[in-house]
Amino acid sequence: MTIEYQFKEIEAKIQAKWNTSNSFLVSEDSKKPKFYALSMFPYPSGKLHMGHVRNYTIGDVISRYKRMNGFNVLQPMGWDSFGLPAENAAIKNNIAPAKWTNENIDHMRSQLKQLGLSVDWDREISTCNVDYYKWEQWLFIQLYNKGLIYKKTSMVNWDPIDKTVLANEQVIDGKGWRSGAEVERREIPQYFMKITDYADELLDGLDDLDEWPTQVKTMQKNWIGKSSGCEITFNLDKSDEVIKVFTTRPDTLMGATYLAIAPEHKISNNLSKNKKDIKSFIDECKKIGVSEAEISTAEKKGIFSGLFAKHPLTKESIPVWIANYVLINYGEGAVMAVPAHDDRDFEFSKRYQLPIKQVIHSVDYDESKAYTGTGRLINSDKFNGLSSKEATEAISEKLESLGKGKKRIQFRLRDWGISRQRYWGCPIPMIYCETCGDIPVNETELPVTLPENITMNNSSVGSPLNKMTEFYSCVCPKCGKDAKRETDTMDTFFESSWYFARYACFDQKNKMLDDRVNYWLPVDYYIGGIEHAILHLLYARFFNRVLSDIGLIESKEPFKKLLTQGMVLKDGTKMSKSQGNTVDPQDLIDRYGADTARLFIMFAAPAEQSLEWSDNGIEGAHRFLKRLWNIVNDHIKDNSNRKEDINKDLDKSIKELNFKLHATIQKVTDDLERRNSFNTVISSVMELLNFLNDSDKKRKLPYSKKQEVLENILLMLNPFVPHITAELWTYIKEGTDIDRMAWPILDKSALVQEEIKIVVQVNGKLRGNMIISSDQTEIEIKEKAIKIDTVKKFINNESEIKKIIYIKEKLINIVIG
RNA sequence: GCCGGGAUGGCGGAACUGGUAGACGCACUGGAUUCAAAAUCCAGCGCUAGUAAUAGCGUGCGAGUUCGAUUCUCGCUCUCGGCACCA
Repeated sequence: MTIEYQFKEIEAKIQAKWNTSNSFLVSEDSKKPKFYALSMFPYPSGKLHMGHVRNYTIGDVISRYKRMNGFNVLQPMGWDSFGLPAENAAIKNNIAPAKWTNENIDHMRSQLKQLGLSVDWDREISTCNVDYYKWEQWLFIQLYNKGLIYKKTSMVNWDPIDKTVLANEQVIDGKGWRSGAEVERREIPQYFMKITDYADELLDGLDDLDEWPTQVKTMQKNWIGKSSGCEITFNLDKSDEVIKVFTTRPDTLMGATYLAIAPEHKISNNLSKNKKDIKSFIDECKKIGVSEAEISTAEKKGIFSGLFAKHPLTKESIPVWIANYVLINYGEGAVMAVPAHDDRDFEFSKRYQLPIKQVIHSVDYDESKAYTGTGRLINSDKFNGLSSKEATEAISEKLESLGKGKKRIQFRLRDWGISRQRYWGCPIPMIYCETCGDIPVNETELPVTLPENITMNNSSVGSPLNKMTEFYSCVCPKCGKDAKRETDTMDTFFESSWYFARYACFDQKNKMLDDRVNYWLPVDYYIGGIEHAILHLLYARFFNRVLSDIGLIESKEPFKKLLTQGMVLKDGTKMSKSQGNTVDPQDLIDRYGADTARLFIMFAAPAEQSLEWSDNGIEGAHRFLKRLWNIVNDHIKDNSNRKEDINKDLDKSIKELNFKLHATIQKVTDDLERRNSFNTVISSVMELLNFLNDSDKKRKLPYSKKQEVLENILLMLNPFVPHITAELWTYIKEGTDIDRMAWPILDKSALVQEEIKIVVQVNGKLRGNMIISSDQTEIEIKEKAIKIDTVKKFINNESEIKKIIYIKEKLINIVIG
């Protein structure tokens, strides 16, 4: 054993050993319980960042811990390798996206291996590989034929100079990021997946996910946004046309003073053909991006349409406005505006001096703002006096009887648009024929391979597929005439929605999935960034259900337990390439080793909270490992002059050490099993090591006792710092392998204490403490407490004592006054 | 704007079920060792007053519930994540 902790040599040696002995390759094994630990796979952006280190270390700690507990653990790794950054890099560096991506993968793979992850690398997958994405094309065709995928038009950001569609991220302050041109909204035909067919299932399924964080379930629930309400039909004056609105508050109908329709509403569109001012208003609205954040933060603006609608109950004419705050995607793309009881309508009414009519009573009603709560109805004719709930019912029924309304459920969730006007993605397997329309590619013709040998540069933005006749010209599978292949590719969320299943059958050449998925799925423990709380996790849940419904997967939900790790922030914001505030973990690994990097990232903050990056503290983690190295080293040297002298004094300190050891095992196990609290695991083990060191200094401990505690410390640290613990293990326990050792076992008898220290408070303030024995009665303890000197001086007279509260084996609070 | 988090010493954080606020670590200060430095080891370290014992104050802000609140309730502020084409 070397005197110094030579992490470089140790880590290389241990990793080589894992590699040659195939330590982490797994297969289905009916004799052991299975455990599928999965970290969200990385996008190969170039090099590892701290978020990756955090994510994969958490996953590896769990995997190693579970392995020590006798599970057959699968921990796979792969690459989410289609996506926009490859195209950006291609344009910037004049390199093909495929080449750029694969080079990044090679580099990042070697970095991940340096971290010492217990990954089954045989199962590595990359989504830009045709062996992977051909199954998406196959699935696309199945779902298209089932009607779960369909085509409709929808809005995109259009850059009029570059003549290309922009991602929301590429729109900066309403302008194209490259051209600087004002971006326009444009409507184009695209493919959609009917996720709304699964809205109820996805909502109800959340109830069964009892190992998911509540906030993630709440976010998903709100995102799906199931609400019951009423669809109300307003007839237009002097026209046969109607405007339908959806409202969750039919009780406020009598306060509706105008209607507001979206700029994209059919009626807005028709009006714009003849009215210049309306056309220019709608054009103005198109300059607001397509994202909901932009729409809802934009100043509320509108224009009177010139139309009036008849209120279905009062028969009054109310004006119809075109307003930029009405979302075309929700409900009917039109709202009945009740300014007195809706914030947005209120703001709009104030701006355009539209009438505000209060119809819900509230004791502290304030005319300067909307009252959005419920209450008794006023100013509502025969509905006066009803509660909001009663009125909702009564008004809905009245409307139904008039044929002007019906109760219905509305979801906020929209169908998932999966078409992308981009090159670096999975080609959508559709063909457009002038005679036959949209026809899926014949399954026997799959895969539709994405040509990889292309060039992208500054002078040719936009998808190169549009210019490649060899790619898009084809014949119609139905009639055989010349036809054009779809050049759009799929949303990259498509790839990440089923990769967890493919790991189980990574080498299956003939099918998308086989029976092995039912051994491994569902994923037992899924770890990934909180930023994926909604989209990725919802799409994956949706996909799992779809795959289940077509008989490919048995389980309904893909992820049994979820841990959403916090972001690694730098300068207070998300580390990202585009912001240029990334920290390269390679420096850490080179200077301190993987174990130090792993230990520090797990120690620095609770896994679920954001971690503001700072270089300080790394030294501390490294120092701890050096200390561990030195203590074990000293212990081994001690072996030669060992002597086991046990006297009475020593007996007591052994008891204390035993207590500390088993209290630590108990806490650490609970932290890992129940609390997902890794930082406290490390601090507990640090405490134990400090305690061992201190008691050994006070009074030399017997060799065997020290050996026992050190072994347990190494075992508990092994999931976090697997290299140094494996190396130390070979010295402390020659001839055995820590990778085959079991997790320490708790001895409850070590936790029994005869004497307990409790604290004494007077009126909730700490005034003293005392030692009690476990067999003392409550009355004895209380009597003893009021006699403590430091306590007595806060009690003038015992008659002042109102009561004494005793919390078992914790504290006494003497209440005076 | 809407949805979901977060806020505790100089810094990262601990306090799990309402019960000793500041574990563990960083930084800093003093000491040992050293020719010297690094490394290592030992000690101290919330704020205010005090030589000290000790006392008072203290968990973003303002209220409330309670014998007792970092923890529960209500109202705010700031901040982070998401908002459907970044992944």
